[in-house]
Amino acid sequence: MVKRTSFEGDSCPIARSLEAIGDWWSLLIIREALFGLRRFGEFQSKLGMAKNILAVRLRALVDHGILTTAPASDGSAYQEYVLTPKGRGIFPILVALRQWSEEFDDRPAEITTILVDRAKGRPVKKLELRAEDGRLLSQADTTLKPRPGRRPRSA
Amino acid sequence: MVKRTSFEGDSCPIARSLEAIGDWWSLLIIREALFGLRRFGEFQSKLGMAKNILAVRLRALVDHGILTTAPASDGSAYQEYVLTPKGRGIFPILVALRQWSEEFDDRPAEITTILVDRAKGRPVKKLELRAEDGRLLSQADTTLKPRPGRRPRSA
DNA sequence: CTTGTGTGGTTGCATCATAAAACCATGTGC
DNA sequence: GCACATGGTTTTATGATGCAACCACACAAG
Repeated sequence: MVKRTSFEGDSCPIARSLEAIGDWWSLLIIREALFGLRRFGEFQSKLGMAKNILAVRLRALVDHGILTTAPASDGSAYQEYVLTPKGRGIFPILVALRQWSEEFDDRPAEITTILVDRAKGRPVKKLELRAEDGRLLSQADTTLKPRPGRRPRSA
Repeated sequence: MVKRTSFEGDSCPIARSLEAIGDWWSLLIIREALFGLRRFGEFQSKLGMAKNILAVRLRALVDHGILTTAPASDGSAYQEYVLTPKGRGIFPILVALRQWSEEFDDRPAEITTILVDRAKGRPVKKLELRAEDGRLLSQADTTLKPRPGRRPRSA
């Protein structure tokens, strides 16, 4: 097979998430959906992408349980695409991508928006990874461990 | 052009980061690099990917300033690929992807590792997004604002 | 009811990216 | 110098992407 190497059976959770949202358009579709876009035409005109690709992506996102098709909402007989909880759970990934760009992009001047706390209108802080006891962790403070609860039995 | 739509000039920071690391393999290469892999052959055997693709990806990551080629390290005359600060800054993105899989994957039993705090060996907490004053923020508590400091002048 | 228009797609190609395998250029051990 | 490992490049086949054209349906006007 010459296929695009599926990570579906991979044990690495990063590979598993890439399987669902690891392509060029999916994250941008989800980004727009978090902004409130719901209709096929809205996505198509906002993102400027080919309609066939959009159709394929939307179907894939629905299959992965990230979007759901809702029958209507404003009377018109067309359907809409709305995020599931699983889809809304992608928000931190988008924030992480955004903050990485903000911090390391070569031409930061081209970034035209900032993510702010709605109540105060002030920029948000960087994502924080903490230990159970609240200590702030960097990559060097972490390790991977095998998951407990794996049954060593053969049957 | 029918090319793979570059997001290089896009003003959205998410699109800009996808431009650099938005493909199937790059994030997995970086994941292994964070684990300490450095050599071409190490990446190739660990990830099981075609060597030509790996060569293209490594070059692209070097071009984007995510990896650097270091002349040597253990005496052998071959070169190594090491993460730059920009590359190490991708860590939160990987954590976000991992936590999303852990929370929403359909077959969580297939995930075999957990990310733990090295000092205590206990699982880390979920990534937290906070306001300047420390309030924990969810997606609904945030908004995008136009970036200040944009010069409205024509010259 | 027929015509027109907008929405929401599908179908055909042309082109690009990806994958596997073969090949090659160097370095390294003996 | 010879065999072998390392680190790639080239070749070729196939899947993915992109654009444009086409189609189906809803809805509204004439």
